[in-house]
Amino acid sequence: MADPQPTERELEALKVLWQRGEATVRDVCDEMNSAGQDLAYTTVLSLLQVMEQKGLVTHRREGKAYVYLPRIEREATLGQLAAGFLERVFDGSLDEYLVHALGSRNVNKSELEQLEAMLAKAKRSSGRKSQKKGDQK
Amino acid sequence: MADPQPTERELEALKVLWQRGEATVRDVCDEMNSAGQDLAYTTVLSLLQVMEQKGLVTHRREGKAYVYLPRIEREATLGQLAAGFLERVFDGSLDEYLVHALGSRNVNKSELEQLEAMLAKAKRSSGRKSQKKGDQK
DNA sequence: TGACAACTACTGGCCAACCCGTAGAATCAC
DNA sequence: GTGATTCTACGGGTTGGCCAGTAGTTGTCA
Repeated sequence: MADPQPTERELEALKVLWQRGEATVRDVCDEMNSAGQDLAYTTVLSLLQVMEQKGLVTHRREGKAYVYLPRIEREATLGQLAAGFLERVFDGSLDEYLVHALGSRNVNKSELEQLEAMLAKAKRSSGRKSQKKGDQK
Repeated sequence: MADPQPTERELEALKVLWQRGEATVRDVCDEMNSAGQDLAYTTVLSLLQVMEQKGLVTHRREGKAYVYLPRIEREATLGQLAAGFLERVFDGSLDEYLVHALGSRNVNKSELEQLEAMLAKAKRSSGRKSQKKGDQK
């Protein structure tokens, strides 16, 4: 019963919840629709109900309406999605992943510098970790 | 009629074709099954037929069997997949993309250095390009 | 209290992806 | 030719994701 990954639509709803902490169906619906979509209210409700069944969100009653909260963490979820994609598409090859990400659109210099800084940081922390143990969980 | 992206299964078949240049249904089937799956021959055949309808592959007759060839390029396809994923999941934020990719599994030092080299190269070429024009196709 | 507005529960439809079996055609071995 | 083998064509079934309407519930307000 490996925690089910959210589908694309579900991820959009989750983004709203992550950003606001919690939100009513109405909130989620409005936000998603203001982002270019046009979903019926009941559609979003259904979506959230399914998500609850999957364990992705919870809800609590407030007045007559439900307030939904995310039950999974943003960072962990995005990490798992990235890892899965990396594995499925690039067979786990990080450099292929990066080269196609870079090639996929124009990247400006400051962005590149930010990426470099990130790598440097990862390098330092990885160096520290692998000093005593070659592996990590 | 924006070129349809391959599904996950289709991508697996494409990987076989990209690697071998061309392959019979039997080849693709065997290769996919040796990679941990267990698909019936006719399943793979159906898959390839659907893919042909989508324009992802072509075939030519050879004896009584069909030999399938990829019709889309590996690099372009992977690039589009990466771009789509980047957009859908990370709203186009390259650094979020990278940080989650790095965090998704253990990365050793030499790998990091390779990534750095890649970034440096991208930086040089981007610098050259954006010197005259801020944009590119 | 009664009407109305907003909400939730339930159900069904649609479609793409996926999987495979059966029937028939082509080929090969003898 | 005849039988066995291997292939393709075709059709069907299943599942999950997505979308939304209808019915019923709850709260509000005059």
